[in-house]
Formats: sequence, C-alpha cells, structure tokens
Amino acid sequence: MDVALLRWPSEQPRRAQLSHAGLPRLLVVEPEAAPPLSADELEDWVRVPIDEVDFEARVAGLRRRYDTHLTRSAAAASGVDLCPGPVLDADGVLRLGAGWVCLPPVEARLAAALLDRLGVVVSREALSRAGWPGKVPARNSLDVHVLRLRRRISPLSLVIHTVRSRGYVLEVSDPSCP
Amino acid sequence: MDVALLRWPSEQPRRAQLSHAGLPRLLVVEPEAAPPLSADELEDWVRVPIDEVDFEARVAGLRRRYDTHLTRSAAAASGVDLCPGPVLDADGVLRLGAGWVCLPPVEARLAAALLDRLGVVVSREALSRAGWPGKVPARNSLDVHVLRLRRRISPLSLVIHTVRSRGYVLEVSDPSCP
DNA sequence: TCGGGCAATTCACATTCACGAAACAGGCGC
DNA sequence: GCGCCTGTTTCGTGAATGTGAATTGCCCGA
Repeated sequence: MDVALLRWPSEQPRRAQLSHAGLPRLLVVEPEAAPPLSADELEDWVRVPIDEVDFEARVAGLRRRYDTHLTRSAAAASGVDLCPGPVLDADGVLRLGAGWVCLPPVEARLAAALLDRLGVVVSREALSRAGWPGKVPARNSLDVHVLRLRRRISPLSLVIHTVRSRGYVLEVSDPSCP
Repeated sequence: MDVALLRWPSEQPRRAQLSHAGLPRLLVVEPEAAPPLSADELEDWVRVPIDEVDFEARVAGLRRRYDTHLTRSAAAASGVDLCPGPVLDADGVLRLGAGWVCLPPVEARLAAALLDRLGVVVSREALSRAGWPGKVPARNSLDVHVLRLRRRISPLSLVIHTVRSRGYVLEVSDPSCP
C-alpha cells in the first residue's frame, strides 16, 4: 500500500473517496490555495515547491501513521463491530480480523492478485503473470502454489474456490464477517 | 490547551517530554536539519521560512487532531480499563504489566525499534541501523542479538516473530492484555 | 452407463538459502 | 579475577520454491 498523491483543491472528490476508503493521502496544495482543514491522521499536505527530503519525510510519516493505524484497527476489529476485509501489507503479512499469517514472496503476489478481485474469478493466466513477473511458470507450479496458499490462509477463514478451466476465486468463509 | 512550539533537533529532550505526556507539538525544523521521523498523530513539523497561512493551518490541524484524540481516549477509558502496552524507559528498563527486565545497550536499541512499530514488521536493515548507529553489523550479529533479546523478554510474555526474509514483529503474547 | 481425456489436487522429492543456536574469544567494569 | 556485554565462527534446521509423478474428480461422447 502506498500513499496517494493528489492536487488540492482540484481533486477534492478523489480526496473524499480516499478518506472514505480509509487510505492515506498527501495533498499537494496548488498555489494561492488555502491548505485543507482536516483532523484525519491519514492525511497530510505540502505546498510546492518543496525540498525532496521534506517531501519524502511527509510521505514516510503518512506511511508510518498508516501502519500503526492498520495495527490499531486490526486490534479493534477483534473486539468490536468494525469488519475490514482481508488486508495484505507490503511485508507479505496477510491480516483478517484478529489473525494474521505471513506469506512467502510468490504466495504474497498470488494473494495480492486474488485480493484485488475478492469474490471474483481470476484466471490462471492472470495469476501466473502476477506470481511470476517476466516468466512463465510450469503448468504445475501455479497449482502447487495455490495449494500451499490455500493451506496457509485457511486458519484465517479464507477459502480459494476453483472454477474449473476458468480460474480461482478468493472468498471469506467466516460467517462472523460477511 | 495549546500546541507547543519547539525547535528541532535542538529541543529534542522537550519533544520527548511532550510526547510522553501526550501533548500536541509542532517542531520547527532548523535549516539543513533532517525532518523528524514520527508516527505520532499529535506531532507535526514545518520548515521555516513559512507562509503565515500555512503555519496557522498546521497548528489548527494539530488542535483538531488533539481534540478528536481526547475524545477517543475518553471513550476508551470509560469503556474498558486501560491496558498499557510495553514501555521502555531511557535506562533500558523494559516494563510490561507487573514485570520488568533491564536490557543491555544494543538490545535496548533493538527493542526500542521494535516497540516503535509494535505488531508491524520491522526489516532487518532497519533493526541494524537502530542497533548499530553508524555501523553495519555482521550478518549474524543481528541474529544473535535478536536471539538474546527474545530470551530476555520472554518472561514478560513478549514474543518476536520472524517474517522470513522480511524482518521481525514484536507482539504481546499474553492473552490477558490484547 | 461406461470409459477416455483433461483439469486439478496432492505427494514426494531436490535444491538453495535464511535463520537459529551453540560455542568461543575479547573487552570492560566492579 | 570474575561476570556481563559484545562480536564472530560454525553447524544444523527448516522454509521457500521448483519439478515430476501418482491420484482424484469432472465433463462428455460413444
């Protein structure tokens, strides 16, 4: 997950979308425009021109706040009503509710592709491209890795259904969190 | 309550005090100095010279975050009893609940880096930088110190998980305090 | 209905590499 | 000198990935 960059105030609608989705964003304030007013910890802003070091510091700060924010909401979800879907962070850690598993590189890429289309069929070709960028894996490699991914994520109540000769579908099977 | 203004990095100790006290603060970064790294939502920074409007916007943002922060903690306090996480003081004493252990310098720095991102993956590179500032330790030095740190903190129900080829995660394993 | 054929699952290795753990040695303070 | 902290060497173990082959299951035509 990365920090979204957008212009302020011209991209205000997108800011609202991101805010609603709970995603971190950095507003680049246009000249003469007033800075945004926000109490959202997942939002920050800069005015250009800006030193590159300072810019990176703003982005890094947002990332760190987002990470701790994810951790907090994962903890909160275990206790109360919040019900975020499965989330795969940049370190290959897949979280759902209170539980988490860490995925090795290939499986992390496969999981990312499946999560992108949660509940929708993902073709074997798309999975091959996602799991092995720049290569074409042997026919069985994908099967085996799907098998291993299945076993690894089953404790999280995540299930990969096969749609014969079409592809695979990732679904949350736990009824406690539709 | 107002936002505290202080120079960075020359007033670093005061920043630590304010951070510990949970008070909002705006760091004024001195010329040529690197911006602070922080995941604290009650902290922000500016580099002078700065437009007065932008400055006020930063202060106002901190105030708003502080207000919502107060509201949240009040709600949390009224709901369930506070459950303080592990704390590492400046003398290298690590406390959690009733127990405590004292950590030697290297392990204290590693623990600080892990505590800073409790529940989140910390890369081996980040840990190396944290544990050995200005040096690059041998491959196994980090392994051995993580091993020693693991053994030292296990009585406190603190666990360091390995995320293979990515880093380490510190977690509180005691179910009495999630 | 039966069997061929294909798709998918599963197992059984082999290889490589990251990490864990023990043992040892130097240094420093009490 | 003794004990603790630290760094280094060395070896073992397990994880990640790839590959081949045996097995299962489904669809469809004879």
